[in-house]
Amino acid sequence: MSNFDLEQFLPYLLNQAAEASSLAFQQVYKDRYGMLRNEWRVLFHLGQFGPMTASAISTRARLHKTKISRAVAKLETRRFLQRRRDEDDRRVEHLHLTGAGRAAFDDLRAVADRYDAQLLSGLSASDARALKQHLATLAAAEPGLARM
Amino acid sequence: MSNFDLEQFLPYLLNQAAEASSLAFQQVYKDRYGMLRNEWRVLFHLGQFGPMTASAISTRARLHKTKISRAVAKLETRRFLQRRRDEDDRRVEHLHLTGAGRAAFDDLRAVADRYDAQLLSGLSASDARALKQHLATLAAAEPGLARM
DNA sequence: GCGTAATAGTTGTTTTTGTAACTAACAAGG
DNA sequence: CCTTGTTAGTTACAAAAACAACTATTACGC
Repeated sequence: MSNFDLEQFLPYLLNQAAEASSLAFQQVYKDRYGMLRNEWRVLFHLGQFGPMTASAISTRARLHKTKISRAVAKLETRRFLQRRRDEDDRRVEHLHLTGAGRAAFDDLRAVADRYDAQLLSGLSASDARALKQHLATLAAAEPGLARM
Repeated sequence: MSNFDLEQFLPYLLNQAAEASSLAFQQVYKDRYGMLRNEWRVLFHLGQFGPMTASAISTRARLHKTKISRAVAKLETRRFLQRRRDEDDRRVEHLHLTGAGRAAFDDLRAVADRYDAQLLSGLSASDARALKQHLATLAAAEPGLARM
């Protein structure tokens, strides 16, 4: 007999925590800017790392290129970003935020910053650091589960 | 100027960790039993908590009832569970695993158990406990973000 | 009882996602 | 140059999720 507990199973716990903690923030970017999850993510990548290509975002965010493509298209029609074709390699487009995009990013980043603090308010600074460190490790790991 | 970092934003980190850690396990229940996420969740609830109603699963798993309904329908056609109409309240149906359902659960539970151990192999027992405790707290919290 | 509301669960319709196939541009070997 | 392969990004179609409307049954107020 195993003492396995679904609600202590890490992937399950992570999903529950991720969903619960995403809800309130989602409300904000959806209500204020009509954005979806992938759009917000692209916006934040451009806001934080400056102009980059769709591929670069794809790699960094671990998002499939079709998701990026659609998110970029929507952000473009809403005038949050613009594309600039690379002159040397004409397959590539560099994406950069417009004024409106930057404004939305600044607004949402401030919300995210406060929200993050709120979520961690029950933890000591060192506990919070440790938690994020563990999560980053899990996020970075190539899963792979050896023949189970 | 804020020192906000997207990759340190808790909801983002949680999502990245959840997705990465779910991948390998998803491969198993998909490949072996053709199940989707909601189906293994329902299977695990019935396996772990015994017969229960769709509503009870909905509440406990925080899954919308339409997701439960469709997952149950699929698990039923694949003979992993059966329904039993409640005699006192004929709206209610009690769901219970069949032999095949129990077997699938036992198999997947064993995989999950080993996988969980593998995911946590880099942490001390007390760190692992603390991590799960924090995640459970986050998962349980009613988000709510006060006017940001 | 009778009308209204609430609960259990399903079904239909619209969005969003996933997967694969596609175009276009560059790179490398001969 | 020309074939073959690779990379950047889009588009088309199938699968799944979200959301709203629906049926059936029970509970409640009067």
